[in-house]
Formats: sequence, structure tokens, C-alpha cells
Amino acid sequence: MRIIFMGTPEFSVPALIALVEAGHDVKAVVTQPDKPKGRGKEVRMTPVKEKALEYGIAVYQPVKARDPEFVKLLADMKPEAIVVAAFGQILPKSILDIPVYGCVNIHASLLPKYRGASPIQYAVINGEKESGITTMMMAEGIDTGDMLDQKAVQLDEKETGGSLHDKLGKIGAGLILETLRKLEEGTAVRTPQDDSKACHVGMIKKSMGDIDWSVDAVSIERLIRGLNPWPSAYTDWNGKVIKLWEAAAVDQEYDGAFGQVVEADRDRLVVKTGRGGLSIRQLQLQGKKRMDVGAFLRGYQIGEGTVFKCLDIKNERSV
RNA sequence: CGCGGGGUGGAGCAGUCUGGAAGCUCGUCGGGCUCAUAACCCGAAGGUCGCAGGUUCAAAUCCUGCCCCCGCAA
Repeated sequence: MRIIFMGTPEFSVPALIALVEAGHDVKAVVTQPDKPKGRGKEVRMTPVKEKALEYGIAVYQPVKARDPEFVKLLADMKPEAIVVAAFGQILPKSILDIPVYGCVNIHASLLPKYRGASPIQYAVINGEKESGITTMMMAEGIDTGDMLDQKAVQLDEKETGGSLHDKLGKIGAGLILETLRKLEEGTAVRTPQDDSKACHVGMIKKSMGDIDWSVDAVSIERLIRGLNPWPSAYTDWNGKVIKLWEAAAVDQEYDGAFGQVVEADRDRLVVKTGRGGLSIRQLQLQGKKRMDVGAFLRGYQIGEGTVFKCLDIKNERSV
């Protein structure tokens, strides 16, 4: 099938690879413009662009895809389908109408749940038992179009945003091939979404990682997993930022203030939360590499009574 | 040239400002105590102090250049 692929981050890459390896005629790849990233300020290509160049596929990076000139460019390529996976821009109707088979989106949730920008992290943060991939016909609303195929996956107890991201990326790659085949064969079934069961999640903000110790330990532990590896959950220790990478909720009540260390021995560091304690397993001090809590305790003097603080004023957690 | 932290036996840290014996908490190995132990006691091994130059009687420490890791920002 003659396809135009639109995607930007790492999540989109497996799908692009799958399309190419499956023999589809990927005419062009559309991705976000390069931006200065990283420590230096170096301009870095998007992951999708990098892969596209490997394959020798033409890459387009419009600041605004809805620009009429760009729309015309797309139309002139006469794609049979446009496959979109975490592209990062909203497509206007003028683009949605171009391909005969339509614009198919690969979305990382079991729609209609978790429409929006960060379905993967929120699935973990909210403690979902399962999530998945939905391929869908794109409509003008955000992730509101008719569903085509869906594949679920169970979340592991230790699932992180990163691990789920990788799982779903692979599943998405497989599912989009199936969906395209059905579209071509004419066997695809469009299922409208039940809007009453829909929910929408916005972009992840770094400030979400600022741990509010008055919240229950179970939720904090989920937050830590959901925001791993990016942007990560963190707290303040004597004016220094500490990222928490791994923890476990302890079902026990302690005396003391929220955020206070209530247990500290050779390999165990427990902090009091709104409900229960949080046993920190792996953490990272600013400027340092991540380390197991045992190593941290050996190098620094952490006594019971040490207090971790929530520095940020606003904790914006939706859903 | 975006801002900043750091590279010291296997791990995590101190020591660097105010040059002058390699330190701390662990780990490892051997021995002891013990019903037993992640506990305790005794002993031991293990380090080019990121790399290369320079200053000095003397450099982990001061100066110069380079490499690597990390946080912020984007």
C-alpha cells in the first residue's frame, strides 16, 4: 500500500519499521521539526527521522502540517493511507480526507479510555490492570474516531511508563499491519467509540513528579513507576533534588510527619506518607547516577527524622 | 560557547578552599563466638586518587588541556 507515515518519538519507530519491512511503499515520513535538545544544545533529529533516513525515505518536518502548501504536497503524493503514531500535531480535515483508506492512528490505550497525549503513563499512574493499542480512523476530535482493531496487554506489577511504552510500541507495530490488511481487503470493521466511557489525559508535566507525601503510599508508588523514565518522580532533601526510581508501599502506619524518614537501617529506607509508608528501593541524587538505597545509606547519613519535602507549590494531577 | 554537580580499593561517600602519612560506612577473603544469623569479635587482601602535562623539596589537594558520567534547562 502507498503510505505516508507521521510520527515523532521513539514510540512511533517500531510501527515505521514494521511498515517498511512488511513491504509497504512508504512514500514519505512526516515528523516534528528538529529542535535543540540534550546537554549541549545540539540540534537532534527526532527518532522517527533518524530511522526514516536509514531507510532512505523522504522526510518532511512542517512546523504546521495544516499549512495549505504542505497539505497540497501530501495530496500530490496520492497516499492510499496515512498512518499516524504520536505525531504531535493535530491534523485538519483537509489532510484527513486525502487518502482513500483514510488516516489511521495508532493509539496507546484501549479507547475510549485515555484519549489524549499521555495514555501510557496515566495507565500506570492510575494503577490500571490492563492497557493496549487501538487502531482507529482519525476524526477531527482528539482520538475520537471510529475504532478498527484493538489489542490488550496486562500490566506487570512493576510496570513502568518506559516498559509499557516499549510493549505497546511493539504491539502497535503488529496491529497496524493487521489493520491495513483489513482495510485493503475491505474486511475492516469500524466501531464507534462510546463517548460516555471516554476520558482524556493531557500532556505529562514535570511538576507532576513532585511527590506530595500526604498522598497515600500506593498512589505515590504508581506515580514513581508511571513517570519512569521520564520525567521521573522526585522530592527534596536538604535543598537537593532526589529522584525516586523504585519503591514499594508498606502497609503500616507510622508516627511522624508526611515525608519523614521513619525507618532507616542498612538496606531499608521508609518514608511516612498520607497512608502507609513508602520503602524506597532505588533513587538518584542530582548530579549522581541512580543507586540502590543500600548504597545511598552507606554513603550518606540518613537518620530517622530526616524529612523529604514537596517543593513545588502546585501539584497538578488530573484524572 | 545555555546553567550546574561529579569521576578517590568491588559499592556509596569524606578529604581538595587552608599542599606534606589513603580515611568512613559497607562488601570480599580468612579466623572466632553462636543452635543460628544479614548480628558481634579478630585479622587480611585490594587504590596509576578519570587521563596528560605543569608548578613545588612535596600534589587527591594548586595551574593548563582532554576524556567520561549525571542533574537542570530545551
